Amino acid sequence: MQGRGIPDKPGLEGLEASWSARWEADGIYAFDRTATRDRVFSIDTPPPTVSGSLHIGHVFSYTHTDAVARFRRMRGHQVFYPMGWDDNGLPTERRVQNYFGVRCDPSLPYDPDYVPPTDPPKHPAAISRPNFVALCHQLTLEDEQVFEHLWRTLGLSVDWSHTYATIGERARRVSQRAFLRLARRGQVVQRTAPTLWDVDFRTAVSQAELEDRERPGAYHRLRFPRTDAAGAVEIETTRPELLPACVALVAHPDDDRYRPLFGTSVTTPLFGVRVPVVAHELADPEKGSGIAMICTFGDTTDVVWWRELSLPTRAVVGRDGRLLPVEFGAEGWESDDPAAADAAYAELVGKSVKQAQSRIVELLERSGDLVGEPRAITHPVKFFEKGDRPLEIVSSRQWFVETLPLRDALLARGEELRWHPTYMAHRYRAWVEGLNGDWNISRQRFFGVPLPVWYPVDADGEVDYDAPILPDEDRLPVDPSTDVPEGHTADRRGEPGGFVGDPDVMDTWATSSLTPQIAGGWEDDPDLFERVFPMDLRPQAHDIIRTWLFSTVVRSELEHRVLPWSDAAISGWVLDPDRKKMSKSKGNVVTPLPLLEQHGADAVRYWAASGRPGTDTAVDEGQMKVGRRLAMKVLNASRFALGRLTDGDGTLVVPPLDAVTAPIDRAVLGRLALVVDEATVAFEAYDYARALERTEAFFWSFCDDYLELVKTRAYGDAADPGTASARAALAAALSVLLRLMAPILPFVTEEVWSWWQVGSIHTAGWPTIDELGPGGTAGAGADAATDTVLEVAADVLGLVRRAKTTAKRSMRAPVARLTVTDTAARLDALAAAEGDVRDAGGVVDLVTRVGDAATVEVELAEE
RNA sequence: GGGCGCUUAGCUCAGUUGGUUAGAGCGCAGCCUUCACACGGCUGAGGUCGGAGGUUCGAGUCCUCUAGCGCCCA
Repeated sequence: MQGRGIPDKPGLEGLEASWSARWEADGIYAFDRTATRDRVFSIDTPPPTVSGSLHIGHVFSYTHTDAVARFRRMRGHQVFYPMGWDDNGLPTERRVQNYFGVRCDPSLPYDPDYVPPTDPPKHPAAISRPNFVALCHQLTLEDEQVFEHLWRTLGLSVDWSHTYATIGERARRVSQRAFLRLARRGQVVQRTAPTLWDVDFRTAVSQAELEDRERPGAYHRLRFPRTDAAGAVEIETTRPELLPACVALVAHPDDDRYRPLFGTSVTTPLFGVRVPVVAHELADPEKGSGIAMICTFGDTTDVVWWRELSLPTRAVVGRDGRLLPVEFGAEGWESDDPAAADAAYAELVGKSVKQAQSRIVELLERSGDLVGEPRAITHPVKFFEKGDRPLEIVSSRQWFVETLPLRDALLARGEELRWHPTYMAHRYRAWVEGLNGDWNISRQRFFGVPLPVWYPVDADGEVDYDAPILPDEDRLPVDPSTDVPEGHTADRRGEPGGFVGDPDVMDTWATSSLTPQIAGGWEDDPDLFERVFPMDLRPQAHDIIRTWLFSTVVRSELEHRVLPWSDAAISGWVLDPDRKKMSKSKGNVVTPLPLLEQHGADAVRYWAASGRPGTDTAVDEGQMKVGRRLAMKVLNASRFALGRLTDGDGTLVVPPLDAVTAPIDRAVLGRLALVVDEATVAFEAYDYARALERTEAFFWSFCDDYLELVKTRAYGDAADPGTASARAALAAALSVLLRLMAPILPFVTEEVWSWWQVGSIHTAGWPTIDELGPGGTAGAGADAATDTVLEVAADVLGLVRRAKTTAKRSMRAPVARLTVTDTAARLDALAAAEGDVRDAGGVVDLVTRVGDAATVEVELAEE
C-alpha cells in the first residue's frame, strides 16, 4: 500500500482536468462486455438535446445518476453507462435556421458545393433538404463537443465509447427496424384522421406534445332558425369563423331546455346549411347557452362528437391555417341558398382564421344573426408545446402506433416498475388512463429519422397509399427521399407507374423511445443486448413521464413484452435562486460551466446530491460553498491522518487492523460501521442524498471530536500500543470514509486516494463493516459500553471548549482542574479515554465524582 | 374541475415502522490567528412542527376537515 505521497500544500485547483484525463486514459469507466447479466448494472441515460442551451438542470439530475452509477461500480457491478445525444427534431431545425440564416425547401435539388453563409442573411436562403440536414449534423457535432466537455468537467463516469446520437446511423437503423416490425405485425398503421396540426410548423403534433394555455376569447351568440319555422335556437361559440364547418348542434341529453329539439334540425346562418340537433353527455349545460355547434374541427371535443355521433365532415381550415375554397350546393355542402352561401364564404376564403373571424362577425352583425355583443372570456386553448399559435385540427394521412389496445398492459407495466419516489407512479397511471387516441408518429419535418416507406404511383399518376412499399431490414437505414425501393429505378420517382417516398420523418419520441435498444445494440449486437437489456435504471425528470418514459414502455412492450428497466428514478426540477421555475423566456436560466469553474466540480455535485430524489431544488451557491469546504476538509483531514502514519523517512506504515485496541478507537469504527450500513441501504434505494447526509454528518464529528481526541496519542512512538491503535483506526476510518464519499465527490477523494493507495478509488470496493474490525463487526449497538466512551469523551471535550469560549480564552489554554460529575457508568467510560481527553483539553488535574446530574467544572489556569 | 406533492428555527431542508428535553446546514452573534485546515476552528442564541378536530397512555409522525403554495392532467 503505497501511493505517491502527501503533498505539502494540497489544493482543489485543476483536479477536474487532470483526473478526468487520467480516468479516460486508464479506462476506469470502461464497460466490460464479457460480464454476465447478473454482474451488469445498465443505465438508460437521458440523451440531452444538444442544440438546447446548457442548463444547470442537466448538471443536477445527471449528478444523481452518476452517484448511483459510481456506487454500483464500487459494489462490483460492471456499469453500462452510455451517453446519448438527442439531436433530431424541431429544436435543432430552429437553431440551424437562426444560426445560418437558411430555411429548408424540400423541392430544391441537392447542391454538393453548397457553403453556408458566414453571416446569416436578413432573409433566410432556401436550401435543399439534404443540404439542410447536413447543416444540422454539422452544428450538432459542435454542440456535442461542448456538452461532452461539460460532462467530463462534472466528472460523469460515462463510458464514452458507447455514445450514440438519436439521429445517428445506428439510431436510424434501429428506429426503422422497429417501425418495419410494427408494420408487419399491423401495430403501426396509416390512417386519414383528424390530426392536431401546428399551422406555423406545418406539422402534426401528438397528444403528448399538447399543452393548454389560457387565452382571451369571446362567446358569440348566434341565431340558428329552426327548419320547422318554430323560432330559432341560440348557441354560443368562441369560434364563429367555423360556422361554415358546422355539422350539428349538441346539448346534454338531460338538458330540459333542449330536449324537445333533439331529432329536429336548424339551418346555419349566412350559409343556410341544414344541421341536426343531437344529444351527447360531453355537452356542458353550464357552458355558454348550454348548446354548442359541432364543427370540423374546432377542438378535440368536436372530434369525439364527430366520431361517436357519426357526423359528416365539412373541413374549411387548411394546413396553412387559412380558409380553404369550398363550393356550397355541392355534395356534402348542401344549402338552402347556395348562391348566398357562396357569396358569404367568398368574404372568408383565403383568410387566416383570425381574419376570418373578424369578417364573419361583421357579416353576422349585418344579417342580424349575431345576438347582442360578443362576451369576452378567458379559456384554455390547445397549443403545440413549442408553438406560438393555437392548434388546428385537420384531416390528414399519418402513421399511428396503436397504443389504445395496449392500455391495460401498459397500466400493468406501470405497477411493475419500481418508482423512486414511489408517488411518481401516479403521473404515469393518470396519463395512460387518459389516453384518447393512438400515437401519431408522422412529422412533417426534415431533420429526423425518415419513415422507411415508399408508395406506388399508378398509371394515372395517383399515389396508392394503401400499398406501401417497405424495404428489407438489411437495407436499413434508408432515406426514401433519395433511396429507391427494390425493383425500381431512380428515374421512376414521381412518375406514373413509378413510386414516391413518404416525405415525413418520425416523431422525435418515436426514436428516443428506443434508447435502450439503440444504446444496447438491439439486433446489431445481440451479445451486448443480452447483457444489458432489460436495463436496471431509467433516470429522468418528472415532466417527461408522459412522453419519454411512457413511449419507452410502449416500445418495449410492443417489441419485447417486458419492462425496459426495473427502476425509474425521477428527479425534480432545478429552480432559480428565488425558487421560480427556470425558463428561457424569463431569462433566469443558470449556465453551469461558470459555477463549475468557480466552485469546483465536487462542490457543484455536492449541491446537486443534496437535492432529495424527486424534489425540486433551487440553485444555491451557498450550498456549493459548503461542498467546497467539505472537499477542503477532506484534503486537510486526510493530510493530518496520513501524516501520522508516516515514519521518519516518509514511508507510509499502516498498522494492522487488530492493532485497534483502545476503546475510543473501537467506538469510532463501530459508529462508522453504522454509517456504512445506512449509506449502503440508502444508495441501494437510489437515495444518494441520504447516503451523503449520513456520511457527511459522521465526517464532521469525526474531524471535530475524534481527530482532536487522538491527535496527541497518534503522534507517539509507533511501538506504543496506544499509538498503533490510533493510527490503525485513523487509516481504517479514512479508507472507508473516502470511499463512502467517492460517488459524490469523485475528484477530491481520488486525489487523496492516490496519495497512499494504488489504483483508482472508483474501482475500489465499496466499504464493508468487516473492514472496521472488532468495533465494526460487533457494531456500536452491540457494544454500548464502548460506544459510550466516545460519547462521554466528546461531551466532556465540548464542555471544556464551551468554558474556554465563555472565558474568551484560547483553545490551547490549559485547564488546571477539571471536575466531572456523572453516573458511575459514564465515569467508567471517561476513564477509558482519560488520556485522550486530558491531551485534547489541556487538562492538568482530572477529578471525577459520582452523581445524578452530569456537570463539569472547569478551572482554567491563570493567563 | 380531478390528481399528486409541499407547508418543521430568519433561509433551505432531515425527521424512517407514532415514544424520553424536535435535528442539520446556511445565515446571525461571540470567541480563537492551536504544530491538518483562515477556501479555517470552537461556542452560542433561535422552532412546539400551516389551522381545527379526532384516534392513542403518548403524534411533527396515523385519521377527518380546512387554508395557502407548487406541479401534472382536464
